Amino acid sequence: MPQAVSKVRSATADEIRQAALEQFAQSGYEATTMRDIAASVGIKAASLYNHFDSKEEILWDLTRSAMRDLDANRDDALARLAPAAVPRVKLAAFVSAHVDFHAERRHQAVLVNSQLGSLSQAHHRKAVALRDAYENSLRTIIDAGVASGEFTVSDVQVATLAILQMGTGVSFWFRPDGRLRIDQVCAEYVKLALAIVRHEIQ
Amino acid sequence: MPQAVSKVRSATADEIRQAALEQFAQSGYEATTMRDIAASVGIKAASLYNHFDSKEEILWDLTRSAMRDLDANRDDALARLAPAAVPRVKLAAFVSAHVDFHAERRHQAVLVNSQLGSLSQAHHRKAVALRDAYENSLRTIIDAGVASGEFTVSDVQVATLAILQMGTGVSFWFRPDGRLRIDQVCAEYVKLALAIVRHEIQ
DNA sequence: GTCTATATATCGATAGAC
DNA sequence: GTCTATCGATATATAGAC
Repeated sequence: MPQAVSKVRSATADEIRQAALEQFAQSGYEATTMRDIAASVGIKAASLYNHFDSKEEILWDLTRSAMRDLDANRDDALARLAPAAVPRVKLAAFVSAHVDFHAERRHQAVLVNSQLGSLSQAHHRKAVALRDAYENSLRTIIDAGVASGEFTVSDVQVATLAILQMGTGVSFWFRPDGRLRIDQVCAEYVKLALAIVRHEIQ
Repeated sequence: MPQAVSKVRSATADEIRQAALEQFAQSGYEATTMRDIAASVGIKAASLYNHFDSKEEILWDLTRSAMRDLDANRDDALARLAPAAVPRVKLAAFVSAHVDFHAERRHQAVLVNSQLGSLSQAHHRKAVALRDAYENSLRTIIDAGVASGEFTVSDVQVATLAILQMGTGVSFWFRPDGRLRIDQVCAEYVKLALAIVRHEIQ
């Protein structure tokens, strides 16, 4: 196995990523300073530039990783299904994975859902393309359910966005010590998604 | 009628509000400078301080107004109903008003949904209280529908947040020149909300 | 109520010693 | 790879002339 090509695979770089992720998600990119990030890691701001070329590069590194993780999370969930799984099963797996990610990895989720506007123009375009592809993968499932007569949806695009956005919202209120466990939250949202596509339950 | 008490009711102050609202919503509070706002109005940054004491005061003014408008928008919609309207009718009116606001006044909506964290601690607390009250007013409607047997909801809190958040999301994608008119979007979301509370349609 | 000028602070980023 | 020192730009906000 070839060694990682970049300096950014050091242990310190990972500490920087973790600190930056938490603060970007909590306070926002613009309100977070390089000095803030450095202090969390226990170094000075100038030392950050031994690991990343700029503040924006840290944001892009985190954003790209988060979106790749989100894709991988969905792919894993769908890959566990039988190849011929019906749309109802695929939709349930997608929504459960989506909600689980937004509850379990809320810093990454919040970053992707509120800090894309701070990226450079070039990076912003790439991020939006990834987001559109993710949205499309859900729409494809709903389309299949409509085509098979399993789902009844008056507007596929609105249903797609509604299901995604209600799940995305979980990252803003879920707390591990709250009333509902993650698996209960996922199960609730699966029910709501199936209701939205008018899948007759039971 | 007594005259408005504050200097902040001048025409220039209103221009400042409009410019700040657009830029805070589009670029974020931290990324927007007083020079940016002033330039939009056609004055210098120092002149802004003849109308507002600080940048944060502008944000709070806009936030408070937006949340009051959101409340008034809901109150107007509910007041138009018969006093004895059933929960289904109240829910439909709430969701329609909620979505209409988030489509029609997207700058205000985006501000309330993404810039509260930039408020001072005292103002942030007040904003969160207003947001909680708004959320509660929807939960009360759903509770009534569950109590009357009209709705079937396995978790009222999750259903409340899901309905609010999918409607809130409209402010991020709706465009006046898009495929769907506002009234069509509202009608779609009313259907989705009724499906979520398992109200049997037709 | 607007302006110019400026105070004061802090930002991202760099230079160079160790 | 870390540090101290600092650069140059820019932030919010104020002072005072007009």
